[in-house]
Amino acid sequence: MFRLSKLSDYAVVVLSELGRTADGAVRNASGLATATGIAEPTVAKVLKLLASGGLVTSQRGAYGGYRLARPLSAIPIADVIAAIEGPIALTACVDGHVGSCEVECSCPVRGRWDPVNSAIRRALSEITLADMACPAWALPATARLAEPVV
Amino acid sequence: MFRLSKLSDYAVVVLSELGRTADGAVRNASGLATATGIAEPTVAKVLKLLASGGLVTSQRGAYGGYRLARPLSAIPIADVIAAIEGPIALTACVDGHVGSCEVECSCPVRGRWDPVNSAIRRALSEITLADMACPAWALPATARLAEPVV
DNA sequence: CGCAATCAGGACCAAGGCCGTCCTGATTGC
DNA sequence: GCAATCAGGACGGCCTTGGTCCTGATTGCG
Repeated sequence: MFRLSKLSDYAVVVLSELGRTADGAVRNASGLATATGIAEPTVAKVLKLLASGGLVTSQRGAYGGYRLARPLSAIPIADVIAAIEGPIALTACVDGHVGSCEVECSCPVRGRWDPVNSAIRRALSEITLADMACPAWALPATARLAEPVV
Repeated sequence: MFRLSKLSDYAVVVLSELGRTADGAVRNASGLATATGIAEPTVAKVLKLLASGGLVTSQRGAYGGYRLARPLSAIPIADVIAAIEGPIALTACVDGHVGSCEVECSCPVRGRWDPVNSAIRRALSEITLADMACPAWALPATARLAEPVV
């Protein structure tokens, strides 16, 4: 099924919400949680991962919070996935664990996933968060919460 | 980590091995298992999935077996993944389960993963199993088993 | 200077999916 | 009729993931 982590999905939501913030202002975790409808501890976890990945910058202390390190149009989706899930690679054979593959000797595809990996990386690098934006986000968050877009 | 299923990895190995078979001949599951070094029940499972996906054709009964439905150069890696893991889609929101996302109403990215999904599908459709082939496979399987290519 | 708010980092547990195996039945050649 | 082989599904163990919580560090305010 090629499933993407749920955390990455949340990360896109949170980053998009952060993109709706005025320049220079910061948003704290609980505010972002209520704005997005995601549980607060989860939002906090996502924000920490994004901060350590350099996608957002944090301001500690009272009245602290987070802000985007770059505009949404400068954040390829590949960076988000890499920040949440680690390096983008399709198979377990390439993650540096030599010897972790028990059929290593006879595995004829050893290292042959590289072109596939790079193709995926390239595809994910060409799409930015701005490309995933939606015009409806110009509305205040409360309006979106009140009227489901089903 | 964007992890691909191990079964898909095995599928590529098995299909590549099948590609080394003379035209018209069939290979049974146990022979493919010894040639690839993968456990036989697992190979059988992979072959069944590939057969139902139309990538290999099966011959039942005594002296039966499997053969490729198309040459390796006509099998994009996307087909292999689709046969093993189902439709290629990154997020859980797009698999037709409306209502499965508990924050559906306020999820601003709803359906916005589509461009990402199609980009990945396109990337995976442009790489065939022949592109993942390795010259060393021209050697007999026993030679590869005897001399690890580490 | 003390306090409250906020982020940083990790530990922890439950749930679900995946992997590998096995069993039974259907089909085919000898 | 028998043996070989594929078809399809059931099942249990292991690992990853998701979500929560706790403790400590940092910063602004009164």
